[in-house]
Amino acid sequence: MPAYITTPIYYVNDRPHIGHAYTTTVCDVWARAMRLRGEDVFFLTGTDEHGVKVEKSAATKGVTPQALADENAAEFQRVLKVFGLTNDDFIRTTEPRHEKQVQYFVKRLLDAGSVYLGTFEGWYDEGQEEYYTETRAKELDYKSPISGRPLTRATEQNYYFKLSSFQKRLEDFFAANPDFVQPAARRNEVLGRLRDGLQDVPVTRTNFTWGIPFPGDEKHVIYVWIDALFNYITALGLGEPGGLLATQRAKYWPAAYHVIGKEILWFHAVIWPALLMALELPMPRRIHAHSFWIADGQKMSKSMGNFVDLPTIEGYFAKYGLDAWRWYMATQGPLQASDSDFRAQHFHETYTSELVNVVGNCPSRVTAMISKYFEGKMPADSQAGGEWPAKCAAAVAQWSAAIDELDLVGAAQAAMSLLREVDAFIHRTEPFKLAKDPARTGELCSILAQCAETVRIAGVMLEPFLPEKMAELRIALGQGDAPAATMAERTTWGRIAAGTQLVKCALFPRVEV
RNA sequence: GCCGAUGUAGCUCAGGUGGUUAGAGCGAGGGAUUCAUAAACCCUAGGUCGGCGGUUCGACUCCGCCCAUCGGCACCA
Repeated sequence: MPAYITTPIYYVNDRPHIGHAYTTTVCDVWARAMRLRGEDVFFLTGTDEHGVKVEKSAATKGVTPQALADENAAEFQRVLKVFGLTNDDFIRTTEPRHEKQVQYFVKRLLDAGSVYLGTFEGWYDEGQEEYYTETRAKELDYKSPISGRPLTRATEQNYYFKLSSFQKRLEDFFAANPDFVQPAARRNEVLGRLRDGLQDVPVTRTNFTWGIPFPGDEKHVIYVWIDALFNYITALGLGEPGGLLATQRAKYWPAAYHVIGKEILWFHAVIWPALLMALELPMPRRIHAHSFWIADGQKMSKSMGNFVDLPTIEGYFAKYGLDAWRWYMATQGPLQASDSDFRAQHFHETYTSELVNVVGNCPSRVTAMISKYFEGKMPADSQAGGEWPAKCAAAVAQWSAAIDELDLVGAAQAAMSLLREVDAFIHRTEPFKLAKDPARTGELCSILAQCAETVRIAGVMLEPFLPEKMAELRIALGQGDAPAATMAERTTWGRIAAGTQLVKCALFPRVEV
C-alpha cells in the first residue's frame, strides 16, 4: 500500500537548526517504520526558495536570489546526509518541474473561477514596501517602525483565491474526518477559526519579482505560501498528467501524511484542502502539527541566541552518536500539543537510562551469558519459546498500532517493555546460577534462547529509531546485515537457529558527563 | 480584548461517571546481588493535587471567581 510522508519545505533564508532536524527526523522514523512493515513509502522533503525575504537577503549579500537559494539548498541537502535521513526526493521550488506545474495549477484555478482579480487596500510602508494589518498599523500609530514616516493608504490589484466559497465543504469535510488534523487540540483551533468564517486570500503580489510569474499576467508573482504548498503534488507530477513523474508517483496521492510545525497549521489544514477541492483533487489523509522545542525553559529565538543550531547538534552526534540523537528527537520531542524542553542534562539522562541501561545492557548480558556458557552458540530451546512468542506478537501488534497513529513514543515503548521483561525474566530465573548446576543445562538453554530471540524481535522494532545500532545487534545475533525478509517474517519466533554463532555486544557505551 | 487550553512529588506526566493511606517514569537516598556497560532487582519521596469561595455527608475529581503559563485570532513563511 502506498504511503506518502512529507515534511514542510524549508525556507532557504534560514540555516538548518533543531526545528528542521526534528520534523525531518520524525518523518524519517515514521517512513522507516512503514517501510519495515512492507509499505510502499515515498518520503519527501525540500526547500522553499521564493519570496521577498530571499530577494532582500540576496541583495544584501550582493548575489542573485538563485545563487543564495542554491547555496542554502545545498546546505540543507548536505545536512540530510549527515543525519542519515532517507527521503526519496528533495524538491526545490525554483526547479522548472515545480514552477511549470504551479503555473498549471494556478491556471486551472483561474479557469475554474476559484481565482479572480481583486483590489487590495491597506496601510503601506513605502520604505519597507510592506503592508500592515489594521491592528498592526494602529499599534504602530500609523507610522513606519523603521523610518517613522506615516503609513500611506495604498491599493493594489491582486489575484485572490475564493477561500470563502469553501466554508461549507470544509466544515463537512472536518465533520466527516475527525482525525484529519492531529493532535486533537490543534483540530479544535482550526474548527474554532473556521466558525469565525473565511475570507478570500490573495495569491499574488506585485511588490517583488522573486517568484513564479502568474500565468497570463506576469507582473504578478505567485505568493510564496501557495507556491510552497503545491510542492506536495508537484513532486508527484500531478501537475503534468501523463508525464513521466506522474506515471511513477501519482499512486502516492492521496495517501499523504503531512507532518508540519504548528505555526503553519492554518495553511495546511484549511487553505491547502480548499485549494485541492478547487482543483478537484482528493484530500490528504492527515495533517499532523507538532509543537516546538524550547531551550532550558525558554522560547528559542535567534535574537536570544539560544537556538539549538547545527554545530550544537553535531556536538551531540560526536558525544552520543547519531542514533542517540534520533532517539531523543523521536521519544522526547513535542509531537503532541505542548512544547518540549531541550536540556543537555535530560538528553544525557535519557541516553543513560534508556539506551545504555536497557537497549544496550539487556542484549549485552544475554550475549555475554551465551558466550560464556555455550561458547557463543545459540542454545536449543526445548520449550518452543514458552510464553515469549505470544508476548512478542502482542508487542509487535502494539508497535504497529502506535505507528499507525504516529505515536513514536508508544512504538518505542512496545519494544522497550519487551527488553525490560527480558531483564525481569533473567532476574527471576537466574540463569547465571543455573549455569553452575550441570543437571539444569536444559533449562538454562531454553531461558537464554528465549532471551536472545526476544531481544532480536525487540531489535527489529527499534530499527526505525536506531538504524545503526540495530544493524550492529543483528550482526551480534548472527542475523546478517541486510535483512531482506518482511517484518512479519522477521518478527516470527525462532529465526536464530540453534548453533548460530553469537557475539557479545555493547551497543551504547556509557558517556561521562 | 476575544476564543481555547493548561497549572498534581526536584523534572516529565497519569489520575472515566466525586468516597478509605493521591500514582508512574526519570533524578536523588539506601539495600541486596553479579550474567551484564557499578547495569538489571528491592526499599525510600511525606507533594495543603495554582489560590479563594461554593455545592455535597464527602472534591484532585462538580460550580463560580481570581492568579499564572501557553496556543489561536488570517496574508506571516
